[in-house]
Amino acid sequence: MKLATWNVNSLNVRLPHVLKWLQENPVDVLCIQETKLTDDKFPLAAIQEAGYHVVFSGQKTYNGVAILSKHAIEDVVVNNPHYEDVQQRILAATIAGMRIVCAYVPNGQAVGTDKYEYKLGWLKSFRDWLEAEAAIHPNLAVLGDYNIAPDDRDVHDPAAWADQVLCSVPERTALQALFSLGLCDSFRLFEQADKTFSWWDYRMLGFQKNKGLRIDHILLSAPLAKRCVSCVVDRAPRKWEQPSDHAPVVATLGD
DNA sequence: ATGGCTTTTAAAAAAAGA
Repeated sequence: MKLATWNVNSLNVRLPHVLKWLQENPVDVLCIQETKLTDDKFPLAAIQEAGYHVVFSGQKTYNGVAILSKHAIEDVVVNNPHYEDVQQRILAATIAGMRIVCAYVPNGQAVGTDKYEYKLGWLKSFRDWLEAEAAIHPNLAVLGDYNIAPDDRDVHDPAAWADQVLCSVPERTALQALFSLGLCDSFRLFEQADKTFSWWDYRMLGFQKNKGLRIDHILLSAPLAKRCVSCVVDRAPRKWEQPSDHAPVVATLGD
């Protein structure tokens, strides 16, 4: 069982990449963020032709999430029921005996801005909702773009990023609060190469110089973590022409 | 020190991302 997450930065532009990647990596579940498509524009037929069920929740220009699955998708929930949000950032569904949450955590723009406060408030409510989800669903996987680098190992230049958005203490504390629900960062269950990142700035040859951050994560509840045998970042699509600035992250679970 | 790119909206320039 393979679970993946990928911020595609416009599914309109990246659909060919998604289809190509799925052909090469036929994962069971792929959570997508930043579709930037209203639901009437969602490329449903192309994804179904690729052999995937799909649910999606989008909006114009910004945000938008989708869950693609080789298995039936049931009990779909759009957004955090305890947080009113016009921004489409969360989908939850039951797939193959697992509760799958696809999340696009707000970026936060810069420490001290309104968007940063929105991010922290959003994360607080997200935590409270996930606590309830975890109580109901022992097999819980929360995949997405968290827009938080868990610690300095996940940052190409920790000094430059210190206390900046994506790395600030309140954000990291909010992420730890998710871990404290019993959800573990599956990437850190395994030996990993130093300077493994999931996002690189388009500017300044960020990818070529590996100036990146690890901000896309797959969090697993204990029963799923026990089954997890690997978690890797697939850098390959970041090298394709006109790539997303994020790379997919893939967790593999045994039986 | 700054911005350096990409996408969207919408018709030139600006916001947003991270």
